[in-house]
Amino acid sequence: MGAHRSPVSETELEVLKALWGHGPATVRELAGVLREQGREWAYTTVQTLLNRLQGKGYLDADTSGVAHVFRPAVNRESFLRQQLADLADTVCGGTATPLVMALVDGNRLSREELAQLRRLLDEKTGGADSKGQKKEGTGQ
Amino acid sequence: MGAHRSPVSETELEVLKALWGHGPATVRELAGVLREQGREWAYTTVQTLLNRLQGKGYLDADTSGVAHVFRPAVNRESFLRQQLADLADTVCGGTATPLVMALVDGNRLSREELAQLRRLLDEKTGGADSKGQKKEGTGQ
DNA sequence: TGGATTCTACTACAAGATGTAGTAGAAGTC
DNA sequence: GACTTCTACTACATCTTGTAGTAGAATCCA
Repeated sequence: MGAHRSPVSETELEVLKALWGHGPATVRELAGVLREQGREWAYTTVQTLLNRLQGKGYLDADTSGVAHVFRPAVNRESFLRQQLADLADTVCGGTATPLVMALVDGNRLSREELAQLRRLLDEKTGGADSKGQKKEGTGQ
Repeated sequence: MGAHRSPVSETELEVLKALWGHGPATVRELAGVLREQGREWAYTTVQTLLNRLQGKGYLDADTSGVAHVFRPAVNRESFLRQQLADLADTVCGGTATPLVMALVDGNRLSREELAQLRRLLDEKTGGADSKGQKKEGTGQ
């Protein structure tokens, strides 16, 4: 578990986010998207960033055509989970509880979000506390 | 508001954790603690790490005596909150909900932890939904 | 078919972060 | 006054990051 990918730098994350938002894209397409967001990077800069991300395992590339098409190998949720697992590992020895507690207890959630969380919790625990249907998820 | 401190490197984090675990300590003391944990660092290495941590704002130092006594300026919880806020900012545009959802939905919590979370939630929302005496936390 | 365009693969390179100390000189100890 | 301890500085190789440039293969258009 925790086949940790290398960390993503800030610029790399921007590219990754652009890909999440736009879907699979070539270097040129993505450069365009980024340009619209105010990132006036040279074509080759975007290319480098994409290659690095791929090297780190965050992207897959379809190289069958001339222009390679890059696609996220992790979606935002897995990415988040990975980062959280990282945090849990490095700071809390692997336990996730402190993280949730910190989030909930830190007043980061609105009343509505708390309600939503409660609903999710209800689902998870199957109503109130019954049903041991907890599949031991070892998500990648 | 995220008065963001510089990032902590891996070795720095080890030192910080040692301090959390041991409490205020001088360079020599901490070097001892770390040595017991298998970190055979030179005295001055520990010193450098402590100074860097202090420079980054994670430590306070009592310099009144000859040997400075270092103490965490942030406890594990604040540190965690800061890291989580960071994650929320960089990945989710500042919202924390996705993080909680990822944690809860990612099956990272045991049944017991879920129960604990529910209790915390009950506290937060004051039973079920009443009692508006919860300071509408907009806290960072 | 040959020039223009586009792409990828490599290479570059300065600045800053990291890991890991060494040394000089002040202070305190016996 | 010789040792021991500490802090302040300095050092320095490696890696990471940001930001491209170039050469040469492929493709397209007239």
